[in-house]
Formats: sequence, C-alpha cells, structure tokens
Amino acid sequence: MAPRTPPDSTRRRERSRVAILTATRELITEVGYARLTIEAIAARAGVGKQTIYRWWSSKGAVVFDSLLALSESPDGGGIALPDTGDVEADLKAVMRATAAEFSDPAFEAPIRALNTEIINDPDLAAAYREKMDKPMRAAKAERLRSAQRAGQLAADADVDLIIDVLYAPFTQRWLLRSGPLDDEFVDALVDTVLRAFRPDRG
Amino acid sequence: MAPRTPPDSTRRRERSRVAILTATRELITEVGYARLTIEAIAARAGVGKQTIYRWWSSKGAVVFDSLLALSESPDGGGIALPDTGDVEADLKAVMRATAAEFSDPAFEAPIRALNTEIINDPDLAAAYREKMDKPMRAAKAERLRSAQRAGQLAADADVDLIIDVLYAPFTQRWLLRSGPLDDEFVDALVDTVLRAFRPDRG
Amino acid sequence: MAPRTPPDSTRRRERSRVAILTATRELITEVGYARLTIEAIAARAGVGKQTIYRWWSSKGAVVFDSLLALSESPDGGGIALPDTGDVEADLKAVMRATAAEFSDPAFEAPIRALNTEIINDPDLAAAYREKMDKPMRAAKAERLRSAQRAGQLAADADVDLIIDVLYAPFTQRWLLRSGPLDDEFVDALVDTVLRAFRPDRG
Amino acid sequence: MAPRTPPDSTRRRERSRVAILTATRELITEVGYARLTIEAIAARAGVGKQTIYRWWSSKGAVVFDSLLALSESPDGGGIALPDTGDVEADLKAVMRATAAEFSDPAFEAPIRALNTEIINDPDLAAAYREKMDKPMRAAKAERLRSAQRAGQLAADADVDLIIDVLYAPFTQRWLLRSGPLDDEFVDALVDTVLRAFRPDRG
DNA sequence: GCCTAAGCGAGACGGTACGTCAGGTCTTGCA
DNA sequence: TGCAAGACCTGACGTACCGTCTCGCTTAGGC
Repeated sequence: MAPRTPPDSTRRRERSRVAILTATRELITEVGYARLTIEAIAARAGVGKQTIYRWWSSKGAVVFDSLLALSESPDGGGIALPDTGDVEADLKAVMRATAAEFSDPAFEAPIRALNTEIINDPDLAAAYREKMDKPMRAAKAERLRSAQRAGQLAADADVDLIIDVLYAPFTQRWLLRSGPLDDEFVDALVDTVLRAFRPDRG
Repeated sequence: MAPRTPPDSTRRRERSRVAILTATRELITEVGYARLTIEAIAARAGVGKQTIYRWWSSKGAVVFDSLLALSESPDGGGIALPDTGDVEADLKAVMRATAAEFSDPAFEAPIRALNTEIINDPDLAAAYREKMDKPMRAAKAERLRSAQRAGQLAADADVDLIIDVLYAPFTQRWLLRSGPLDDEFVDALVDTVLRAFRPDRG
Repeated sequence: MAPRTPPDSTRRRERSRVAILTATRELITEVGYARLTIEAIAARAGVGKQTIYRWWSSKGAVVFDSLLALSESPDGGGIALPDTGDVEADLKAVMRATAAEFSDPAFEAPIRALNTEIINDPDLAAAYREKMDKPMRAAKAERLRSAQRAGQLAADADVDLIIDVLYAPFTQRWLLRSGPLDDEFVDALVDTVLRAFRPDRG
Repeated sequence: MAPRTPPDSTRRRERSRVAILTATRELITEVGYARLTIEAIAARAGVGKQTIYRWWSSKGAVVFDSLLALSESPDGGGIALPDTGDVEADLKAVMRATAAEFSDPAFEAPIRALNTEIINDPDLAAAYREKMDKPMRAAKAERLRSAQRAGQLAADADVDLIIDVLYAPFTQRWLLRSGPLDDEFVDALVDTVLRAFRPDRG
C-alpha cells in the first residue's frame, strides 16, 4: 500500500527518496517484477535497506510509488482527452495510441508489475483506484459527457459502464496476451459501445 | 508453463501427482499465493521436493495444474451453458452464478493466484488460454450462436467480441476490487451487449 | 583452511562465534564427524547458516577452529613438559598421559575428525602445523634440548627427528587401531629413541 | 568394510564388478575422495546403483576393494623386499622407492582416500590390516629377520617395533605434508633404527 | 532347448543437506 | 543524530546424492 506515516517527515532525505524510486523503476524494466528485490533497490540507490523499510511498508508500495511518480503529469495539472467533436474518431485515436504505448517494452514490465501487486493487495488496489485510475477515468468521463451533450451518446448512458466496456476487454487482452491490440480490435470495441449507447431515435 | 516434458511418464507415481496438486490447492486457500512455497507443498504432500521439480518447471506451473484439475469436469465431457430459449435471462443467470462463485473464499485465492502467474508468464498464459479459457469460451460461444439462430442476436455478430465485452469488465472489476459484482452490474453488461448486437430490424 | 579473510571483523558478533565453535565440538562428540552438518551446527548454536559461511570457508575450517579453541591454553601462555632431570622417566610419563587422553571418548571423535580433514586439505594441514603442531613440538623440543644439555642425549641429535620417531608410531597405532597404546608400547618407543640417540661414550 | 555376504555369488556379473572398481579408482584420482559419489560411480560404470548396494555396504567398502585390487600382485604370490646382504642399503633403497611412488599423483589421491576411510571405520581398518598391511609387513619383517640372522640387527629386537619406527614417521610426514620425503629424511630414519637396534658388541 | 527366477540397467521416489539469496531487524561508525 | 553499510537470524530456494523401490530386459540353470 501507500507510504507509512513517516516518523518525522521533515528529516526525510529527498535525495534518497528519489534515488529509491528511480532505482525501482530501472530495475523493474531490467530484471522484471518477479526478480526485483529490496536489496537490489537499496544497492542501486546507494541507500541502506532500513531507509526503504522506514518509509514503505512493502515491496508493492515502493513499486506503486515509483510508477505513480511516472504517471503524474509533471506540471501538476490534469489530463484531458482530445475533443474534435467526433467521439468515434477521438476514442479510436486515443485507444490506438494507448495500444502503441502498451507495446513499448519500457512500459510493459512496470504495468504488469503494478497489476500483479494490485490483484493481491486490497490496500494497494484502493491506492491505485484513487491515485491512478480516478484521474484517467475522470478524463475519459469528461470526453464521454461531451459526446452526450453533442447528442452522439444517449443522455442517460452510464458513463462508468461505457468506460468499463471500452477498456476492460482491451486491458484484459493485453494482460493475458490473448490477441493483438490492433486497429481492428480497437475499432470493434468503439463501434460496439457506440451502437449500445447511441441516442434514442426519438 | 504447464508440465515439463517428462523424463519418462510411465514411471510416474500417480499417487504423488495427486497429493501434490491437492496440497497446492489447500495451501493456496490457507496461506494465500504469495506465501505458498514449494517446500510446504512437498511437506504437505509427503513428497520430496525433487519430485515436484521433476515434473513441473515452476511454482506457477504447479498452481496452474492444481486449478486445472479443479476446473475439468470429472466425467471428461464438455461444459454447456443453459439454453431456455431466452438469451437475456440465460446470460444474466449464468453471470450471477459466476459472481456468486467468485465471492466464495475457496475460489478467490486460487483464481487470484492463477491470474498473478499468468500476467507474468507468457507460457503459462498460453496454457491457460488453451486448457481453461478455450473450453469455457466454447461453451459461451455455443450459447451465443444458438441465440443468433433464434434471431436474438445479429447473425453477423462477432461471438468472440461479445464474450470479451461481456466478461472482461466483470473479471476486471473483481480483480481490481473496483466495485461489487451485483445483479445490477451484471444486468447492465448483458443489456449493453444485447443492445449493441441486436439483430437488424428487417 | 582456517577463517576466511573476514569482511570486517570489527562487526563480528563474538557471542555467535563462540556458540558455533561450542556447538561444533558438542556435535562431533555426539554424532561423529561424518554425520556432522553445517545445518545442525547452525541450529544448535542458534545462528543462521550464512553466519557460518561468512566466517569459515568449509566444514573442516570450523572443526579446526573449534578444536583449536580447546587446545589453546586459557592463560595464553605456552606449554611445557615436566623436567625432573630424568628424560626417560619424563618422556614415559608424558606419553602415558597422552595415551590416557586418547582413550577418552570425548577426545577421540574430534581428533579423528581433525585428522580426516587435514589429510585431504593442504591449507588446513598448514594451519594445523602452524597453530597446533608447532607449539606442541616446541615444548617437546625444549625438553629434549634440556636432556642434551644434561648429557642424556647426543648433543648433535636432530631434535625434530627424535620427536617424529617418538610420536609418529604412537599416533599411527591409535589412528589405525593397529594395537593398544599401553605402557609396554610407550616404553619401547622411548627406549628405542634413547638407545638411538644416546651420547657418545667419551 | 569388505563385501556383504552375497545373495548368490554365482550369478554375479563379473563385468559389472570390474567396471565398478575401475570407475571408482578413476573417479578418486579425478575428483578426489570427498567428491566421490555412488551415483557417479554407477553412471561411469554403466551400472544401476542397486548393483553397487547389493554387493558393498558402504562407499568406503567400494573404495577399499578398488584399491585392494590395485595392491594385490596379479600372480597371486607374495611380495618380497630385496636382500643384497646389506640391510642399510636395502632399506634405504626400498624407502626411497616408496617415497617416489608417493609423489605420483595417481597414487596420492587413492591412498589419502583409503586413510580417510580407515581412520573413521574400525571394520575397514581391520580389513586394511588383514588384507593390505599384513602382507607388506610380512615382507618387511622377513627382510629384517634376515638382517638379524646376518648379525646386522640385535637378535632380540622386536621386528614389529622396528617397522613402526621406520615407516610411521615416513607415512605421517606424507599424510600431514609436514616435510619432503627426501633421501636425507629416509636415510636419517634408517640410521636411527640401525643405531637403536644394533647387535650387542658381545 | 525352454522356463523362470535372479541379477541387472535404469531411474523415480521420499529424504537430508547443501550453499545461496533475500527478507526484515538490529548495530556500528561516519558525516 | 540520521543514514550507509552490512552483520545477523530466518526461511526458502533449486540442486546433489542418499539408500530404497519398482520397472522391464537379459541371462544363466534346473528341468
């Protein structure tokens, strides 16, 4: 889960914190999550093991924080999906871009690591939903609500459900490697959703 | 992945094989996947560690086989979804039943364990798709094709896509604990799919 | 051979060191050298196996050190043979005492263990000569030189040779169990030596 | 110790017996006694492990037999030391030759192995004395008795004691590597013995 | 000359111990 | 006095061998 309450956070050495998170990210990509060890992180970061245990409660917590640092936009602002007015085109474009990202080996290892932790640790799962999923979901929801206002989606459609139906099959296929995340698949998902939630032909 | 190529499987002691798989299943439910060790399995099964390493290549492979043994129907026959003629009712019933199963603590730990392994081990993932996912998918596909013949689903609908859209959000919600698998959610998924793939109106 | 070059011996826990050596001595007498295991030593000493491997390079090295601790005189001083002025009587008395020691089961097992290791490990043999044999030999040599000064042994006799001729048959008979270490045997050895190295008659 | 009582020695396969003893000798020279394993012997000899356990009771017994085969003179006859009439010269020559043999690496490993076993196994020690030491000792004794008859050694000298005093320091120096088995050392031993046991100057 | 029980090769098996790796805690000494 | 360094106890790893136990297959001996 997320960081322990620190004993006295004013004394915390920022330099060490950053070194630990950086080392963690590097090691995940290099050796994979299964072979990631606290000792290796400490060694790479030039830090005593105790310093890690002092601030994080588990390996999963360190991994989570290290990836959180990655996902947070540096300027502190929120994220937004493109909005050209054409929801179909926008969704397809965004999902194709995401598919491309997922093919990047540098992303693959960390994301699988994160999922491994989240599946088995409810606290971490909660932290994930709050810190990582919520902002992403908010951005997607915003774009969908815009589509509703534009009459491209039924006004009473459950936006969260749409996001689930759109992204869960996508993520699952990638995690289980049950098929390619190609354009055909992405398009089929978007088409399905648009058909299911098209506005009434009042 | 699944079993190593055995040195000479005719000499294999069936009694040990079963004891190992049983012990594995018991231990997963008792201590959880993360704390499952080969040593504990061997001890519980009354077996030398080498006997495990001789026939399985990794902890994941043992876990996989132990769950495979569970999922296989004892009579060797295939599985089939109920078919009352009403696809909506049937799908909702089946998914509600699955939701109930997933709430059973005896299932929860093993299935999470399995997913943890599969995400990180491509070979295991392939074995999973072949041995566990494929038969389930076939049963679901059969029911959906029956619905197509009955004119309840578009004849040209991609059955695999339907299954993905139906089950991926369901599984993901359970894995990430992002919400309850209640009737409302299940019904919403089925409704979405039926709307998206309803047959053309003449 | 004897201790590894220690990583940083100032950090070493003296309590563990002593516990290991004590446990080793106890176990040798209890189960014999052949059945002595590092795991048992660690368990008996209440110590991690790694702590043994960190400071000793082999089972033989531990055994050696454990016996070395025994043989070292607690006051740190040297050893000396009795000197009554009668070399024949003194040598016979000392060797009879040694014979008695060798019959003590508490000495038997460790000394056989030590010899087993030394025969097969040149490094250990060197350590043995330096740390255990040399001090004993010095004491014996001193007594013999005293006899030379007293005119009881030839002044030009090779003291080292005398020690070999005196003790090697004694040790060999005990190791190979080819006969009893009785007074008769001891006396015969001393007599032989005194005859071979008696001073020239004017 | 020596062979078990065989279940039915007529059925015994001579080919396997020889292969086992040969493999044992080879492996001792190659990897040393400590790393010699029954499994390796069986593999090298192309023999099932059971065949070894059927005929020998311990690793030591196999090693012993394999070396016994070496030491036995092929013609079944006894051994004899040279007798030129000059006991001093003969003894020095024989011991120098033995010293040379002991320097041969092909002899070194097996002899050390044998000693290792004998020190710790009383049964094996008895077998050693009976089968290997006794014949050698008989030959030496014979030569010494000849010297007594020739008036070169005291008639009442204890021949066994002479052999001990002559050979024990020699063997010990080699086993413990406490010095070279050079001519000087050998000559000193022989001189010592001849001085100690010279006939009375009637 | 066939039959049959043994010895045999092979190697799986339940175990024990190996030597190593990492976990999480505790201690030391430098900065 | 906070932290790097790392020793420590613990426990699991995956491997090597142990000695026992089937398996089929020769293979010699008694019929």
